[in-house]
Amino acid sequence: MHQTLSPFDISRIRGLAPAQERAGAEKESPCGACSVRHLTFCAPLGEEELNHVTRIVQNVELHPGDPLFDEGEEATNIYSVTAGAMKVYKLLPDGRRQIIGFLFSGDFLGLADDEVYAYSAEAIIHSTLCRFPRRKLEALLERYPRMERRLLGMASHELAAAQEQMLLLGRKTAREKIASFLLLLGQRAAQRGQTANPVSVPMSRNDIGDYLGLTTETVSRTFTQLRQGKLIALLPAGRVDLLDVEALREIAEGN
Amino acid sequence: MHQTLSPFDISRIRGLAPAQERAGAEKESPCGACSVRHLTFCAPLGEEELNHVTRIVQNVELHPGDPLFDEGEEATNIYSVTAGAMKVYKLLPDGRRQIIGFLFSGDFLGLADDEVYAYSAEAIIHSTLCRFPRRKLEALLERYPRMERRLLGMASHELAAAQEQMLLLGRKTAREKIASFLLLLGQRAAQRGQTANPVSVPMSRNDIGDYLGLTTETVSRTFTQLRQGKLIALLPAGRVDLLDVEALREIAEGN
DNA sequence: GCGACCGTTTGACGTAGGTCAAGGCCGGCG
DNA sequence: CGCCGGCCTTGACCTACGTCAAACGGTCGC
Repeated sequence: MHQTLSPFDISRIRGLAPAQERAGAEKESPCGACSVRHLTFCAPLGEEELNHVTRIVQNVELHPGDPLFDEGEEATNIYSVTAGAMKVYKLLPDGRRQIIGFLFSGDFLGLADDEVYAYSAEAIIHSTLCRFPRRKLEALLERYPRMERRLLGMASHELAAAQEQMLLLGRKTAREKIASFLLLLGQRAAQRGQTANPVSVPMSRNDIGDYLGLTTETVSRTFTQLRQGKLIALLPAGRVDLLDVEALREIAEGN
Repeated sequence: MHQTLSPFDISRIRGLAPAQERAGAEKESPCGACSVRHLTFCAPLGEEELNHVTRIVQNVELHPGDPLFDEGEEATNIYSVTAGAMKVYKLLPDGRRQIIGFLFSGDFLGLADDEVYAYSAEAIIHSTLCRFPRRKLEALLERYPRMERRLLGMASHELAAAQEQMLLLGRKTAREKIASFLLLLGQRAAQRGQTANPVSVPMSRNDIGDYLGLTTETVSRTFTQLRQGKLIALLPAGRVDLLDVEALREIAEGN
């Protein structure tokens, strides 16, 4: 089930690493403080409170294909991605897989309304995360209720994204799905301060398929179809040049 | 775009009304207090606080096909369904529709992370709702931060449901989708204290299709296929008897 | 530097579910 | 009371996408 390290992914890591290391270096701590600051963005804490929060976090480092946790496991931690890319997915007993989302630096995962994780999480490329023990986080929430507002905002945001994805999965064609996906990746990269146009696509065709409700082959075929239509260009190291963003947007919206 | 009152729906309203009127009568207020109590369930407020919250709510009454709000409209209110059934959906420009969810008494809608609603909402059957002006609710959250935990819990719960729905939309067959849907309706009815086995299905085949990423025809065909396999029986007034829940569960999980 | 492995691409073909069209059913209204 | 307009059902047919299979190409280990 676990993907082994692939040459293709390695090349992508090299391609991505500089920008992300730089992003990480701008924060003074290797891990905690930046995530904590992120978590409390909308509700700045005092210095003492910040230290209190920072103290409970730990670093996690994952290589491509490494699992972080599995669906059904006891949800003991919440994580924040500080660098790299993760995928979270659900499985059916016969192995069919639906990727629920891809996570990049700044994203959180592990928020469960139950006592167990509702999905599995795995690294796509070399990634570092920040671990918050759930128990301790809950105690902190009790103490600093403003953090709850921040979590609520993140959950609402994720919910809206999930609803948009439902529209995609239920009602869009393969072509529309791929166009939407590429634009989404670009948009999210821009939010992270990365380059949005030659967009970095670090995940495999298979992963893309499992995210969009398609097969590897259909994803591949649709990419070549868009390439032949001069809408995109496939660059080395898993980058995709969006040659005609406006046309892609038209396609993505179903026109 | 708005559905007009259909005879079929009328019959269902009559079927549903008694139970729901009773449920409403158990609370002392026609509207506010029960919703407020619901909202603060995990963080009980004192009498004075409760009154404070109750004061800001208003009743809304909708008939089948009545819109509550549209996607893109300024999100000025948050609602709680006190009786009836609503559908919330997103549209593509060409009219393709994805129903994001069905809401029953006790459910909330209108939580938007943006300033505008991310979806449209419409009544399926005669429904009553409780309106919370968003501005005032935000002021209350500032004052009673425990309510935020409740909202966070609801958002997390919805998120988990949305993720389950993504798995359904992306990876399940028509048969599996319908089986999952019927079981879900039953489960949700049970949570509301209604009968879970002859489950009430107040929405049209078309709505079910738009919820499951299918067409009316496929929904209909799949129902008859399940009926012929003695897994369900179609009762009058839009009720469905789940004759073999265990088999349905097997199908829903993809076995 | 060569072979093997994986992911990707491409092709030929199959099928689940969509489309189009025609009846059937039922409640409401004239 | 009988027509009318929804929705639902069923049938015949079509197609987008899945399946199966083969070839390709980059990377890494040897």
